[in-house]
Amino acid sequence: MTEDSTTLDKTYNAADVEEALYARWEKAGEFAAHPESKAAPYTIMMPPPNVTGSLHIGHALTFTLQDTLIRYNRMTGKDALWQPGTDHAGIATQMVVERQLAESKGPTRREMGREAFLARVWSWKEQSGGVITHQLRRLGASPDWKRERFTMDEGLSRAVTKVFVELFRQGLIYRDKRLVNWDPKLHTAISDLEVESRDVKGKMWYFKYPVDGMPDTFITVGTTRPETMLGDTGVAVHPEDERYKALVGRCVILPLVGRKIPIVADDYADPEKGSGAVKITPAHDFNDFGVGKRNNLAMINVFDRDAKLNENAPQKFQGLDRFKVRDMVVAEMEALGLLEKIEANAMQVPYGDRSGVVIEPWLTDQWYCNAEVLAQPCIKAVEEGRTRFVPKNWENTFFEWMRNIQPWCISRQLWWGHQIPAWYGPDNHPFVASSEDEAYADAKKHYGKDVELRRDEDVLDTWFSSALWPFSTLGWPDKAPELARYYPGDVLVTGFDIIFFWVARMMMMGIHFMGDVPFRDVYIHALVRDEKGQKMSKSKGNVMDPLDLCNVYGTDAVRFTLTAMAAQGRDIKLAETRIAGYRNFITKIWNAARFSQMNECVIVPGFDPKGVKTTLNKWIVAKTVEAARGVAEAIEAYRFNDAATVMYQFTWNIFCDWYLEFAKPVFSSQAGGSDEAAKAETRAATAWVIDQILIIGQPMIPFVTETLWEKLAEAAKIKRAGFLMQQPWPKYDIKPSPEAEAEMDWVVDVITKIRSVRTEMNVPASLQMAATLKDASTGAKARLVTHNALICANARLASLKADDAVIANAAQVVVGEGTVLLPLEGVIDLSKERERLAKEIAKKDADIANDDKKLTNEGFIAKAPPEVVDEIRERRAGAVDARAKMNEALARISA
RNA sequence: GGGCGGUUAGCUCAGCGGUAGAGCACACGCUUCACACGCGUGGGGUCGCAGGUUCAAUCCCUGCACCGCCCA
Repeated sequence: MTEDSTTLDKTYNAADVEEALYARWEKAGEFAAHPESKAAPYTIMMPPPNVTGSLHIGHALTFTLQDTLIRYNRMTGKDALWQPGTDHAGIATQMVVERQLAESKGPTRREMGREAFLARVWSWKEQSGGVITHQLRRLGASPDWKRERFTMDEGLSRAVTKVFVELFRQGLIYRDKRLVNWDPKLHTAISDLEVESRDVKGKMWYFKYPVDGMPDTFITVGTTRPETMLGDTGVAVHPEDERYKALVGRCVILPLVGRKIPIVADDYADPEKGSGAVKITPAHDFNDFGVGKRNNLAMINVFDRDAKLNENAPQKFQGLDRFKVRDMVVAEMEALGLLEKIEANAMQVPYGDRSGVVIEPWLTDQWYCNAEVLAQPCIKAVEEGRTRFVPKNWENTFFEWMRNIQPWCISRQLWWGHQIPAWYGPDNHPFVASSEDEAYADAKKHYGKDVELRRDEDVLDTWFSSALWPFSTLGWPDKAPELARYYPGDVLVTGFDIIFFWVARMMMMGIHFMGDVPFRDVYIHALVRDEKGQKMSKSKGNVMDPLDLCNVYGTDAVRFTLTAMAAQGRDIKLAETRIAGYRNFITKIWNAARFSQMNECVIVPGFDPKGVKTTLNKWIVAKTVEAARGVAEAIEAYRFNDAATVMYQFTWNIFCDWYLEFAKPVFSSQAGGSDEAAKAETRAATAWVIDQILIIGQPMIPFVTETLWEKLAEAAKIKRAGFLMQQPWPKYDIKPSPEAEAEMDWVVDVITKIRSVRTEMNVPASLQMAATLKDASTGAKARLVTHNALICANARLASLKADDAVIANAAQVVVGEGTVLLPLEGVIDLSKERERLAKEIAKKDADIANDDKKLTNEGFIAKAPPEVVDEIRERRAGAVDARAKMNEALARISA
């Protein structure tokens, strides 16, 4: 189509360039950090996605923002390290592989045995582990891939062992028997954070327990979980409850079981609720556990790991599922006449966030981390501002959780993960050590002889290893130079949903082992929802695949949309129309470049924007400087939406809509004279501004900008010094130009007003008339001369000359310092023009009255800042002047 | 129950003490020599409700209503 192979096509085709361009960046080492350099470091630790996961829209948001920060800081001359990697994601990954085994009717993991199963998981990791990192590349993310880490890498695993051993020796990790959240499907303990409570319409059953030694006397207890009664070891009443005072100290006979259990007084019983008496099952309820401990009640565990009834329950229930037993217990109690009533009861039921089954509080031995101790210096660090949350309100959420933190259960009954470095002797005495040899040595010392040791089968919570991410990836515990250089990081970018899971724990481990916070800023971004504000989920069918969107609209459009919508403190409701809108913006940039190319706007080596002569060019240079500064300030303040807005408005609404339109008459002017100099300068300035747009846009929209950077140079036969992404962020030594701005504002105002009147008076677009400027001030006359071609071209006039003569059939446009008369013989309807002017005058009247209200208010004059008063006085004067001109204009056409 | 956030144009959202903004959508007009993924012009808002502070409130304070999220 094009005559010249270097001429740009009409539209930008993202799909044609993105992958190849990315590969070239990566191959050229553009993403690499340079620990040997003298530049100040800038570090972002990438939150490691699940190794077997795939990219969702939330990833697209978080990685776009991080990439924008990294690319921007790289351009400002910092030695930027964006540390990438993936997480082994213990439960999630193990579940996937187990599901595969089940689907292929293969052996279960227990049938396979630990070694074979782990080999299987590793091979799955090898096979699918590259998916997400490949997808990150499609998104344009620019981390230092050569430094990619995996949480189960040798080095990172060593870090895990060292941390575990040290914390154990410091007494901050310990083994304890207490209730855990047990997942009966996955057969593992999970932490509080992995439990989600769901609202459920349940029931409250009221059972009558016969009091021992008092025939026909019963005590009624309410329960939402009848099956747990088989493990009851007490009944609690409030110490002040008169109804039951006499019964405290006696026992009840537990129906169906026959066990004699005591009635105890405990504050936990709420006299206002139900009967005021509660059954106590210490082995299966977190509250009851506390009551049981306080009152020395027995702890009877009646469930097995599948949450089926075990040998501690009466024989007929053994081996049956908890929910089956629930029905049986209720039926039997009813048959015995011990079921008093059933009420509907709204309640919350705990579910495992991975398995989706009801979680069972279960009494087991687990490893715990004393989070309370580790949390204290983190709280202090945030209080003192050594780590800063952006937006700040998340600090409250952080404090709230950290100040009420519970022991962190860190052991998981899984195989995929870091196996706990603990070995047990014959008497179950634990030996925690860095290696098996060390454990054996310790054991020999302890027992005075060689003994057989058994390694703890369990692995650590996935978040235990990710908590070390900010330093384990840098080489810790070895003394790597990177540690000193890149720790602490500058900012951590993440969603609020993992403040507790991850942010808080990185702070605990970072402060404890590195002696300093792991990052200075924590930028918490929004969650991406669908356009109706609903969470995206596969079951709802409303997920948007970021890569599909990239394929349709181009990666830059997707990135720019997410950036533009990333306002602080608000969730993002993403509508596809927005992406299409920003795709159009990308095309607009493309076409601006195409226009400049067609008009032979070529970068002039040594072009100095400070030295431009024409008002037009002074103006656009000043505007460009302003835009670049605006983008930089916004990115540095994490106001990504502002950065996008500045970029968008400058490029489209200033550069394309006005400057390029103004440049057209300059480019098409006849050869010869001073015009030739102006033409050359405008060409050079246009090329320069486009370059600046590419530079400041690069962090947000790297593909189209880099592509244009190359293509423009190629067409102009210019050699660029390297990729756009390594260009220095511009530092202009250019002052604002208020005179040029005022002058161009006037030109814009004149054009806009003439266009407006033309449309309102239904003047055909093709009609070009010879207009005059009546009562023009000296300044206006000068401007008219300078910008005559621009005004005529853009307002579609044949000519515009200063002339005080009255024209009979004219539309009259009041502008600053004059009135434009548009002769419209045969086109204009004078009555309509009178109406129009009257309306404008009325508008001015209203404005002036509004200002007068203020200016006649003594309080306002006395108390408002003088500059505000002056501003309103000036505004009023301007309006009065304009109104006078309008009145004159109206008088001229009123017979 | 506790905490946090939201309520601004038809939709999605900025703004957060000095006469209300954007994108999309809508209406009208444009084959204006980069772009119809475009150009121009326009309509559309008592800034959730009620009080208070202030010369001045969409913006600050109090209360209420509704919506959402987190934690019990």
